[in-house]
Amino acid sequence: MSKTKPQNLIIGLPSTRRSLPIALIRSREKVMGPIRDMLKASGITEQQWRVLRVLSESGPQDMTQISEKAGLLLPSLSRIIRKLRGDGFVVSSTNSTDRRRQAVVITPDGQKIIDDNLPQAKKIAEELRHQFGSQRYEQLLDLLAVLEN
Amino acid sequence: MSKTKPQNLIIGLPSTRRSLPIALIRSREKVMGPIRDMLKASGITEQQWRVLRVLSESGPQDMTQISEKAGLLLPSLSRIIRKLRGDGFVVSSTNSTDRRRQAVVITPDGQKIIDDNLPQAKKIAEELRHQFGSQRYEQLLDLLAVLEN
DNA sequence: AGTTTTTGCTTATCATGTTAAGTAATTATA
DNA sequence: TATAATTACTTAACATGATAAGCAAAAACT
Repeated sequence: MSKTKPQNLIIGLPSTRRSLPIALIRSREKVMGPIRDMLKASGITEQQWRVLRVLSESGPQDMTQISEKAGLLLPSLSRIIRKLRGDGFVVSSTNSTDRRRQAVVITPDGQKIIDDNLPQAKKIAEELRHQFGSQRYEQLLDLLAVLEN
Repeated sequence: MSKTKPQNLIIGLPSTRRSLPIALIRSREKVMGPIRDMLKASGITEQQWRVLRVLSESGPQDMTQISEKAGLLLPSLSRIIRKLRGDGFVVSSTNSTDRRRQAVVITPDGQKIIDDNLPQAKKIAEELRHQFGSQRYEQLLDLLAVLEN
């Protein structure tokens, strides 16, 4: 009698309106929209932006490390790095002790993209955080962190 | 003095470890993994599964309605429906009063895929819910719902 | 009625997601 | 030390994501 919302447990699967996968997709769309708009001017995609940010933030990395931090699968990353290398935003050099590995480094041109967009990215992130509520924002991140394990 | 976790507010953008877009991607991956494994046997993708579920759940729909409920953009849906139609899992018929619209209907073959997989899908969903915690599960869905607006 | 605008889609193009297979370099094992 | 795993990727193939353009039908407007 203390039920405050429908549960959908007896009926079966949650309706698409209450589906976690779809909710995650929609949320991602909502969050990334403004960032994609911002990046359009620089001619890079959301994923390329994430890669550049990882490299700018954490310094030279090999492919596996980047893929983990940026949330990209290696085949996708492989293509993205090829593109970024072609555009002169990163350079790679094979590791001397393990020639399977390559250290990817951001170039000044790549860093310029970060520098040009970071202020606005900051503003967008803060805007979202404010609009959504700081408290809930942290709560959501915590819940998602739990889900990942 | 009551801070229990780092805030990242002064420094700037959240590190990739505390990034909402990446957290959403990772979570989706975690949630969809088992479902994708299940569907592999039927030879359909996660998105095709969502489309069939919408049609099975809510009956005949036109493209726009399906795209909203399944969280798919119209260009993607257009391809998916073409594929599902080719495989005999759905049929379309142009609306008589508005010939721009087409009503998409699930066929018995399509319904069979739903029937064959629904029990296991149910089990997977309940498993996740149990593992994650019913309370947190609902809380997460609520937060995501807020974020979507 | 004739024209413009809007709507409901489809097509095109490029980038990424996803799985499987391939490859060269390293490591472990017999 | 020769060989069998393992690792760190890359390539291939197909499906979807995302933006822009196209197109016919319907609605709005003059």
